[in-house]
Amino acid sequence: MPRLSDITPAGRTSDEQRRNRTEERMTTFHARLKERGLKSTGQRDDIARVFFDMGHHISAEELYAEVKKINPHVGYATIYRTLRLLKECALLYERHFDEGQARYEAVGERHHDHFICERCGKIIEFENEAIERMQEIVASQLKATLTRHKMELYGICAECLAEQRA
Amino acid sequence: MPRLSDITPAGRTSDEQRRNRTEERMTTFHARLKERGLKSTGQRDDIARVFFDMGHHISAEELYAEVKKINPHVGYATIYRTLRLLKECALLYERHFDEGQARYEAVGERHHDHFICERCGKIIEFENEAIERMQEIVASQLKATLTRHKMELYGICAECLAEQRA
DNA sequence: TTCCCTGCAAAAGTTTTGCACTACT
DNA sequence: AGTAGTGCAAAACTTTTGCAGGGAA
Repeated sequence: MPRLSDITPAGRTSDEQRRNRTEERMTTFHARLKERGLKSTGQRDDIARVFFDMGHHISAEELYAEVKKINPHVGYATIYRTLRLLKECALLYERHFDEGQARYEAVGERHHDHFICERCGKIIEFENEAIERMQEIVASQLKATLTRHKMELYGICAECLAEQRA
Repeated sequence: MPRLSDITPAGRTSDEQRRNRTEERMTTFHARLKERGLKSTGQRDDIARVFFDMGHHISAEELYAEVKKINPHVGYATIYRTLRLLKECALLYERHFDEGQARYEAVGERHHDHFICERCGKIIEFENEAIERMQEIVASQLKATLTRHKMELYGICAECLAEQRA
């Protein structure tokens, strides 16, 4: 039986699973657009599909570069406008780690928090149920409702530590 | 006996205590400058003193406005340069909540985390020992060393909830 | 007297917006 | 056809930097 404090490194999924999930999300995206009387367009689809497929912690700049490969005609403005749209459709989270630029992550991953290596910049995801529960308790003691939370650990990752000792 | 999950709202200190602490910090600041062969100047003192005295979660803009009242001659560049200097002297933390601009906080407060009200923008500080401990455990399971961490809860605060029900 | 520090203005980096044109529905 | 969406360029906003002059040690 896992102990309370056990962490679960967020698991890798197979390529096929990932593609399926991307398509699910695209369907949801189209539905949300329709609900709001907004249009599906080639650019929105390209951007959203690349975003859903690329993985987490993407910056606008990285997304732009990747979308350009598929559709070189797309402008930065459309990237940002589509990111905002996805946020309004509750399909992405915007995160600000300790850097200048925002990073984006698809909603509907299992909840996880982040460890950010200060040496190599790697972002490791982990889950810890006990912390999740504790956060709910804190919110209830503040008599506040909790809509979301964020926990980030900063430090030096195992690999960088090993390298340092070598 | 307090339960593990008990939170401690970060306490208020009296004006006198605050002023004393500001002066302590100014002394430390001067010492750190001297160590590094850097100079104390009127602007640095004005900025640092206002910063230490103002409280937490200050943006560069707010600090600039406040310093201007005392010393209207100070430029934005000096604000930023002094903030960077205070950071290098390990006297301030830079934080990025979910906004565009950075916010700054003096080092040496008791450690606390933040609840941010999504309605009124208020930032409530709290402490929770159990969460702190849990974070150490997570880090050790990742075989990583932890230098700092950040936990933020987002939601609607008690006051806003009350107002909403009224 | 020597450098460090400062203010100003310009630059840099990220994100948003105005506008004329395009293309969904 | 009508309206929302797009690309481009310019603007906005936050933060950094170059440079010439000023001030602490």
